[in-house]
Order: sequence, then C-alpha cells, then structure tokens
Amino acid sequence: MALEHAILVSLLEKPGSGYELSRRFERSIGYFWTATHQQIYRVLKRMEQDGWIDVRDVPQQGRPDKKEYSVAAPGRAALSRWLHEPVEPESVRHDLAVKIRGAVFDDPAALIQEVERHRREHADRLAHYLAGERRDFTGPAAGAPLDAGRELQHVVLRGGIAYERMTIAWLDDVLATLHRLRPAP
Amino acid sequence: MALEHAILVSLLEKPGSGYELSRRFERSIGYFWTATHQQIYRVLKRMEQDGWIDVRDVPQQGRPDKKEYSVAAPGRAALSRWLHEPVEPESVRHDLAVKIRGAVFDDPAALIQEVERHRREHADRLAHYLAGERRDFTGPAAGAPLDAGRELQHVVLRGGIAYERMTIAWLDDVLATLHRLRPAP
DNA sequence: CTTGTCTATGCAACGAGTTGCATAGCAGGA
DNA sequence: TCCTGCTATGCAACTCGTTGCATAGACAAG
Repeated sequence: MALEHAILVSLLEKPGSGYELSRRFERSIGYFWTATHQQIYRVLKRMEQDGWIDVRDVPQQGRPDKKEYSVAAPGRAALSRWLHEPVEPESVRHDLAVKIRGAVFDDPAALIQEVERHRREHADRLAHYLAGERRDFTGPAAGAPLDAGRELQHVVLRGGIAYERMTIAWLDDVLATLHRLRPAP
Repeated sequence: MALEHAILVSLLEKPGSGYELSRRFERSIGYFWTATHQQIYRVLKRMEQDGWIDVRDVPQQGRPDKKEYSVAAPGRAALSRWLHEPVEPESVRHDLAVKIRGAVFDDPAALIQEVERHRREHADRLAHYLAGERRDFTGPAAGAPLDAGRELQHVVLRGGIAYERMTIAWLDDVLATLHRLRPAP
C-alpha cells in the first residue's frame, strides 16, 4: 500500500487539508497515483490515529473551516522505512488492450472512435504536462542548478511526458492497424 | 470491471481451465492485465452461474483432471456490449514515482539500487517481448498478410515493447539525475 | 429568496484484489 | 520412503477502492 506514503510525501512538500490533498491527487501527485476524497479522508483518519500526522483546526473566512494536516516524526520514520524497502514494478491494467484483442470477435472498425477518443485524452494530458514543465522548470533560473526536490519533481514529470508521447505514438499505430484491417474483413 | 472481459477474450482465443488461464495471465494477457488464480476461479464460477461460459470435465492422464471452460452465447453477447461501451483511459499507479519524489526527505542516493533493480526487470520484460515477437510474428510468412486476430495481437505486443523501451529510457534519466544530485547534498 | 457552485468533511454498502491456508493426484529424485 | 515440485481447485478473512448519499457554510446569479 502506497497511498499512505504518497500522502506523506505530499504533506511533507506542503501541509494541507483532506480537501486540498484530493485536489493535488487530481494534478501533480495524481499523474502517477490516483485517489478519491473518500480514500483520502479514511486514510488520513487512520494515519492520525497511528500518530503519523498532526491535525490543526484552521478557521477560515468566506469558506468552511478546515483541518490542516502535517507530518509528525513517526510518519517521517514510516516513510523512511518504506523508502528503504523494495517495491515491485507496477502491474499494468489496460482496458483498451483487452478491447483491441477482443475486437476480432466483434467488429474491429467499431473500435476506431474509441481509440481516437483515448488519443485525444492523452494528447490533452501531454499538453497539460508540457505547460506545467514550462511554468515550473524553465524561466530565469533555467540552467542554474535547481534544488534536489525540484530536480526530482522534474524527472517524475519527464516520466509522465515520455509516457504520454509513447502512448500517443502507439495509439497511432493501433489506428493504422485498424484502418488496414477495414478494407478486407 | 474488465477481468470478466479479459477472460472472455482469452477463452475465445482458446478454451481452457482456470489453471491454464492463470498461466496465461502470467504471460500474454498478463502483459496488460494481471490476475491471481484466486480471482480467476472466483470469477469463472460467477460467469458460469450467469451462463456466460460452459464447463466440460476433462479427465487427464499423469495429472489431475480439469474443468475446461468455453464461451457460451450470452458471454459472447456480453463481450460485444462491453466492446461498444466507452472505457476510461487507465489511471496510473507508480510506487517508484512516489519514492522518487519522497527521496528528497531521506537519502536520494539510497534509491539508486532500487531504480537499477527496476531497470533490470524492465529490460528482462523487453527481451521477453522481443523474443515473443520474433517467435510469433516473423518467419516464413513475414510480409504476407496476417489474419486480423494476429494483427491485433501484434499491435498490442508492440505497445508492450514501446512501453518497456520508454520506461528503460526514463529510468536511465532517473539514474542520471540521482547521480547528479549525489556530489552536492 | 431560491438555485447553483465551490469549499469542506464524512458514513454506509458494496465490489475488487490480496494473502494465507488447505486439499489432492502424480512424478522424480535422495 | 519421504520430500519436493508441478498440476489443479478452492475457502476464509482481510484490505483496498468505488459509488451513492448526506451535511453544511459561503458566495454569486437570477
């Protein structure tokens, strides 16, 4: 289980509420780890009970009050332990690949629109990542040595960019294959 | 849920037992969808109760008897329905990316061995995919038009190959970044 | 003043996935 | 003969993840 650890990393980068965390899981952290607000609130409660994180009630104006969480010493120790443990390389789950292999038992051409939809989605994500890279990792300080944290955030973002580029190229390959199959059923 | 549909595709490609399916989920199908034998037996039972698949007891010599499953008409219809429904683009879960972003709160250099281990694992997978491609998609018939099923299997395999190549290149990028951070803590 | 939207937190029920354990036939080697 | 390993199937308990629902304060638009 790494959701706890993803939350620890995010809270170490910047303390925040469950709501704020769930926003982050729609952006930056969410590029490589997804979670709904339900999961987050439940895990935050458990982490608080285990003493991994501290809570602080923060009254706000113009919006409901919030609980701001920050990492306590035991949480930091838990993260450290996990960082020194090996993790298994990810296991993949691609609905679309199942569909592509299943298409031969139905109508391959019917998949074309679906694949095009996925291609658009991945192109959007790529544009989004590239905009983030321009915003956060170029500019006046470009070329100058970044601090370690930013270097590591950047290399993760480069991974997301590489993933989207690869996926788009593959979906083009899939589309070409589906079109090639169409004339001769 | 697509495990049922992945099983339907696999059984349409070739009928087999739960045990055989669990082997396939360690190879071909497993390249883009993982499942343990527990999940498979449980889902097979449900699919049989729903009339999606038929069972046949097959006595064997030199090994225990088995139950061979094959797809029934309602199962085929269910697959067809699913193929015409949209699915969401996959959501990613990369423990390693969490670790990389968390490394700055511990010791970045300690991650180098872990990243190298992942790199070896992905290099092995790539070699395995390439061997499968040579075995199944080249040879005397190379260049000749393949049937649609094999074309689609091939394009999915090409996706796996592209994924592993991209991942290996990214892990090299990660390693270079970690080494660059080492001299100046 | 009602309706919609955004912030903010949470419960309950369910379904999916993991882990540990159990059984059993058959084969080959120490 | 016993032990290991492969084929083959399955239960029980647990954790993780998803979905639907509920509440509530504040603001803006109509």
